[in-house]
Amino acid sequence: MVVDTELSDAQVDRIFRALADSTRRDIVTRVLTGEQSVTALATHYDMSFAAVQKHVAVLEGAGLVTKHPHGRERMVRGDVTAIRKAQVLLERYEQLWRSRIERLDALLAEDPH
Amino acid sequence: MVVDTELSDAQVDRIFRALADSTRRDIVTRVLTGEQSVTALATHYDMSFAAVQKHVAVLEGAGLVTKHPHGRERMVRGDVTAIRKAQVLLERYEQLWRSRIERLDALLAEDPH
DNA sequence: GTAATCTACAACCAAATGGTTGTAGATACT
DNA sequence: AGTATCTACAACCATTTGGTTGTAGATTAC
Repeated sequence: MVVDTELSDAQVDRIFRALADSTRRDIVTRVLTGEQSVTALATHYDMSFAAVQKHVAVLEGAGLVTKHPHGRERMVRGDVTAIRKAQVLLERYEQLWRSRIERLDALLAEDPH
Repeated sequence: MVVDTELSDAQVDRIFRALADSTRRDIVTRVLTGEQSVTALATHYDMSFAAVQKHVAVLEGAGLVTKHPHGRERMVRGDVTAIRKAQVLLERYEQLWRSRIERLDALLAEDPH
């Protein structure tokens, strides 16, 4: 499966920033399993409804969730696309690290003292 | 290879937060390829040495880099461990998403209208 | 129609973030 | 010895973040 890796710095910032909060990560886990209204989500946390609303907005801005109107409710649904993009970035870092290790190994192999 | 997945919320917060800044991500890419002194890193960015120093400190707090004294310099080296931990988390989210899709597929299969 | 529920959004506040400058300690150079 | 370089760290400042309360609009329930 091909993943679009053309991401602006600002977009990547938003994705990682959104994931840098345990409440938001918990919301992501919940809505990836099944969509939930904002009020339903809010019952799980020891904070105001408005605070949860803001967390959902941050996740939405990062593309980690989408909102779908259903009557007076707004159903929040997890979207795995942004998560994939973050994964691609991390794999790229891992690859850089591997290439360094390989170069170090090569150096040690060609110049044993 | 086994990766320790026992991460405190605060630790995960720090990892993602550290990655939520393009300057810091750029520092990570540089030091994963080969270690560099803080001053050497600072030459690449349009900000004060102290600012770069702070960014390195954030990365260090997240476990993404380590510092090694070498004379009067502090060599900054990339550490892929924290990156792996972040990957494990993202893979977990992806798995949740897959299970939802499977359940949806099962529902559609058993109840065709 | 009225009341209850869900959401949106503004205004406000404390704390954290990302930058600055300045000062001082270690180490290296001549 | 004296100077230049690299780092650490404090103090300060503007902006963002993560929370609050309060008000108002839309939809549902009775």
